Amino acid sequence: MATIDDVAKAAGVSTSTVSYVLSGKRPISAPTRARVERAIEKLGYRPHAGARALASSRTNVIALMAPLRVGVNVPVIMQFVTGVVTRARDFDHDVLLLTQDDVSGLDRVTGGSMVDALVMMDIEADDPRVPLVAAAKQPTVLIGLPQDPEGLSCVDLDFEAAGRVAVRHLATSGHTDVALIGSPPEVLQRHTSYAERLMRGLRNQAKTSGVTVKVEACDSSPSGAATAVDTLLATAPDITGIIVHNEGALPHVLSRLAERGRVVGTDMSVVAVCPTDVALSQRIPMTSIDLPAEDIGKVAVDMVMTRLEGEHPSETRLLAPVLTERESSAHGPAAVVD
Amino acid sequence: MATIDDVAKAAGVSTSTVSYVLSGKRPISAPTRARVERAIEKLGYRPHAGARALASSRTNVIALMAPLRVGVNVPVIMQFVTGVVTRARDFDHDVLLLTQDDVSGLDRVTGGSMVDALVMMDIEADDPRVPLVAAAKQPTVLIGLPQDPEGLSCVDLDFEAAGRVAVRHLATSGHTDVALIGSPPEVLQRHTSYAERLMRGLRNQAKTSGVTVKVEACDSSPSGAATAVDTLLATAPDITGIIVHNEGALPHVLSRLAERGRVVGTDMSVVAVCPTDVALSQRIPMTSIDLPAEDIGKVAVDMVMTRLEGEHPSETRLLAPVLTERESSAHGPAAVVD
DNA sequence: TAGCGTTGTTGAAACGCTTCGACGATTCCG
DNA sequence: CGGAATCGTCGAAGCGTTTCAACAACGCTA
Repeated sequence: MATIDDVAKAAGVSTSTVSYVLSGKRPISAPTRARVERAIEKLGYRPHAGARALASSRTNVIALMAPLRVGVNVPVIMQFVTGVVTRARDFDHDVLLLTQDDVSGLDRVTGGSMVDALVMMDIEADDPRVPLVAAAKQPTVLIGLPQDPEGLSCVDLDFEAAGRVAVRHLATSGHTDVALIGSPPEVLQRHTSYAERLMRGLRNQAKTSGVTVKVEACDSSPSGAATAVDTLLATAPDITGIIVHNEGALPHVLSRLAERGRVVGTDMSVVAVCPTDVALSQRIPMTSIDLPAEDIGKVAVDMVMTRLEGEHPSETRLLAPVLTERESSAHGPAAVVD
Repeated sequence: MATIDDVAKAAGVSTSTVSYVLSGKRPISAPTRARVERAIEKLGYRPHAGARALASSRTNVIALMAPLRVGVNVPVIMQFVTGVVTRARDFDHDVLLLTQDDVSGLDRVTGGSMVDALVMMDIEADDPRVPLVAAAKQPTVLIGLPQDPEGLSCVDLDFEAAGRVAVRHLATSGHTDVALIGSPPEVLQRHTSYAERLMRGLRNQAKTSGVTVKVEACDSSPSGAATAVDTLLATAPDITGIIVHNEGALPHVLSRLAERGRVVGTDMSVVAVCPTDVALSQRIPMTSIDLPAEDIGKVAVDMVMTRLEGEHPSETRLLAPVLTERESSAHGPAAVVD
């Protein structure tokens, strides 16, 4: 492999000049620049990442810690990852992928200066990783909201607002008894904050709008979904609106409702909280509050980069929920029909 | 951050001794080792990855190029990724994630010596990336089979054998007319080799077993699946066995069959080619040929590591298909019932 | 015309690690 | 008991960049 010295020699300039051509940190005259660039081209020169990292203390790599266990949210996770990776490339950075359970990896990549910054997904209310990365010298952005961010930046969908929007949508179209089919029990037990935030919004708005709301945890399996639907139908037969916040269970919930003779979009309104493409690939197009996973990933990277260049303070950004009406929701019993 | 020199000073030894303690490349006496380790511990020392890479020309990072576009195989891709990442950790390596379309990334990470080796997924028959990585100094393992591997190692499920196994299973249980519901048309147009290999096996075995086989491409959407099923039922009404090789379409195919009054597992046998967890999360447990995505990812890493340590020749490994009978397949019309 | 600020370029000192050759101290063998 | 092989440790030379201080050449201003 050609080195920067080879390039310098070929272009008839000093090593540092080549470096400055590459980095743009000092003015270089047009002819010199041209000679250097031609030499680079001719030799097929690529700066050695390790040498660069050593000299500049910058790796141009960010770490992304993602929950890779197979399970529930796979497509959603994928979208986060896609957002992070593509946006990172816009900033000329690459992404080192860490698995959620590789907690020691945090130490490894930060302590070993393998990365310039971190993005961590799927943050729990009391996440043990937060203090770890808070102590690192690299800036970190959390996707999700821990109880105590310890000075780290956070980004997420505003689930509390999403809960409110969902209930308000159902309430204003005449539903008086609604339910939430939510995350699997283990997610709730982990105190993943988004589930709790959604419920808070839900309940507050229910009070405000004067509707009842019943909450049912739900396993993502077909049988889990069936159980949840059956329980709901049995214990709260007056329900005419369901909010589903569980991508995995969504198709099975719809199947079960059909099996139980409920026509979604007619005598049962369903609002999903999920990515748009998931909402659209159900048996009927779902009214949904978009979970803009890819965007959130991109915003996370934007925030990381901001912190990387200058001493900006940490911030928390909650993206406003957007509800799109499609065919799965309709007027409820109390609707004023004109 | 503490450096190796700090550790050496604290332990009262030379720098190189510390290095040898860390790498184990030279014998170190027990007491010396102990002193060094204590110093490392006390100072919280972590070797600087860049410096290490520079001096040793080893990064302990491998690149993984994965198709991150949202779409069909998301869960499968995820399993590949999981397999690669976890197995890489077993070898003390981290994973740099590249997106499929970031072709220039190949040059960047190889030329810049950011990684020791590459793993590339979703290889097409005539993949433009293959010559690129074949020219790189880092070893590469392909997940999938290009027409010309150009000296690279490959690993994949033996789809040709899978085709044979699937047909043989149906044939021996008395089915005489079977069909394949396969990948989306765009996948076929890309000449993704697995689709073609599956079909080859299918057709050969059909000839051998004396059964007819009809092939239908299939979009992964609900409507795509419905169309495929309808076409099949219309143009080949005698079919009693279907092989589905399309994770995304599978649930919709089953739904449509149900809507069309076919009882899967009774008057229609269905064999899926997909990961086991997908087979199990359908409306009924599917007879399936496992697509062991995570295993394939692990094997890919094993092969990478083999090539990294010594001059082993390149190899191609095709994993033998395993068919597991569950509730979606049964005896066909020609079965000899005793 | 002396002095000054620009502009463009250079040389050399880091950056933190690995590894090779060397060397004193032991142990081994005949 | 002398020489050879082995063991454990060290010093120093890289690895390929970035970046800082310095400086030559130039046009300006006063």
